Amino acid sequence: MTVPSLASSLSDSVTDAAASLGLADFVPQVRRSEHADFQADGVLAAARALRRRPRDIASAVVAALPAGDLVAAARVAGPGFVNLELADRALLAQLADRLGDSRLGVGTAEAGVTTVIDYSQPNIAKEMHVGHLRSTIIGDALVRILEHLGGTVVRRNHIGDWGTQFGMLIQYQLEQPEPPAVTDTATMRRLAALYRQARAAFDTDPAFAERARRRVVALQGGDPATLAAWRDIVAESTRYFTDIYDRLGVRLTGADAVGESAYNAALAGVAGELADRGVAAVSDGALCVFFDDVRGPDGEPTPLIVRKRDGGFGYAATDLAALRQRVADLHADRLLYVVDARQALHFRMVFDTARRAGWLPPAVPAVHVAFGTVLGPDGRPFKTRAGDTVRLADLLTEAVDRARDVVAAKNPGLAGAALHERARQVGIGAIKYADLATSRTRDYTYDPDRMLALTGNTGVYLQYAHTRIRSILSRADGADASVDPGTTLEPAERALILDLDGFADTLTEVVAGYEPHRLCGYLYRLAQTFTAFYERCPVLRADEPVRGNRLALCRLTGDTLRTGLELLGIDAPEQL
RNA sequence: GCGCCCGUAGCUCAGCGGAUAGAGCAGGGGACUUCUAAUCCCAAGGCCGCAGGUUCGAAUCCUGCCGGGCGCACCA
Repeated sequence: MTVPSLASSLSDSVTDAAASLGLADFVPQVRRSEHADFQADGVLAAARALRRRPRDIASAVVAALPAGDLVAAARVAGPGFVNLELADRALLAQLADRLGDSRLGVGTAEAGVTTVIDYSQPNIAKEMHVGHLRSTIIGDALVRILEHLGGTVVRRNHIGDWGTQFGMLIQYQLEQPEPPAVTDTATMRRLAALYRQARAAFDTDPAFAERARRRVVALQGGDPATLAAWRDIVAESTRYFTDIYDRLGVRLTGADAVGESAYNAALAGVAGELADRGVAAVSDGALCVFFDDVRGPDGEPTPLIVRKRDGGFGYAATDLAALRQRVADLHADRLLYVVDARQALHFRMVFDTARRAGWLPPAVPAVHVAFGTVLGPDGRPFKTRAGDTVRLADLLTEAVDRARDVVAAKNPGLAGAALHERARQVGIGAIKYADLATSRTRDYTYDPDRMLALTGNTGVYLQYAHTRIRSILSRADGADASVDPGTTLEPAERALILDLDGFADTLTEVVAGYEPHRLCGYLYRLAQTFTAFYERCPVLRADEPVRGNRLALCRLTGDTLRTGLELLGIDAPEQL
């Protein structure tokens, strides 16, 4: 059952007070304050319109606040701020309410909403790199959060499994057969090496380039032997991706992978409809969509090219076909694309084209959830085509290895499979948290030391806070964490309840901007607040009823941290 | 040339209309017979790129500069 946050209840109270005074234009903004539990802002803005003194209005609002158990004290401060102190009893009641709900009182705002989210998007026969990592991790977190809020989420892994590069790849493989590798990782390395060699041959050997081009025609024409070779390559790569996703603990499966090739049959129809509706027109032999404000360096309009001069289809056509299918067949109420920010113009053109074509109704938002480019140590973007990237598989291995060293040092009793599992949870958690914790639009420099750090504002800090709580609760030996609302709260306890109460509102903010880093910030703050409580307020040694209340605080904090971490895709083990 | 993103502590980043701008890391000083020190406390560290504007109030919104990154016709 949904538990309204204290902030929203206060907002209602202040709004009611303002309404009773006839201040209809006054929209209070209630937020946490360093001067009180909460402050209500907006009086100063309203004062001017009403031609009244701000402090007078604030005083009137304070006087008109509905009588109830919530507010213990309200006073005017500064030029016209309203400071609000809540009653301990109300805070404890809120704690009990959240604790009494299996979902911690979080509502289901996404119920009935279908989101189709496109993320990860690795390329067949290429190693995944840190850019794919970002898309995968951010996308996975958004999926989990939307689903937690009751939404229906359709995951789409738009794999790069089609295109002219497969001609050279297949041709090269046929000409230079190699024995199949034993493991998936080794297979992937073989394929990636094959890709680089094929590329080199294509660029330097005109005869090979010609054979490769003919192979593309054979592939597109459905030649059985060529198709079989293509399927083998796709299958090998897919096994590698699945292995990575399993190690990451990401909820992407083969069923979510709908590659570019899946839309081949629809491309001609897409082009035809665009032409029929006058959205696209032939220019210089290519079927193009033009935009008033998109021009190149020469001042000439830059089109979205749906069909190339040679009759082939580019990725614009594929994206349009996929979009149309997601709205028409999957009944998407919202489309998300977790893709590198460099694709911004492309998505703008695709969305605009789809709107014009009528495939994307006004009520269906399409959002490019852009993330910053991952830069190398030299400040340059990581190259994907040169093959000069950090292998994702190696990064994961290193993260787990480092975590294992730290875990083993701190917890010498751990060994074998248990140690490995703990190391995996910590190491993968470190990578995910590092990627999720900063705002996604910003570019960042790839730095394994920072990404894999295990001190400070990191995933392990949150995991550690969680284990301390679990330790207390297990030592409490099943004692009842029942809330006695009649006690007086310590400052550290009040701060903790106030932070805990912000969980649901934080999730709302995350969805509003598709910004998982806000959840990271919230959880880190919560863990810090808990640690302050932990330092100052003994739990097990306290007397009843304080002991029970503190156990309740521990329980709700632990549940909130665990839930929050899970929504980020990070495990919250019982012990480190 | 046009467009998008970004300039906040030495470094990496939060904060995106509210009161005195916050964390982490690095560096300095402290705290483990205690519910796990993967932690905590203290001190130090800032023309919030620059200049105008809007506002009672701007790191936050608008405009213009400066600096950096990225993108802009048949690769994805």
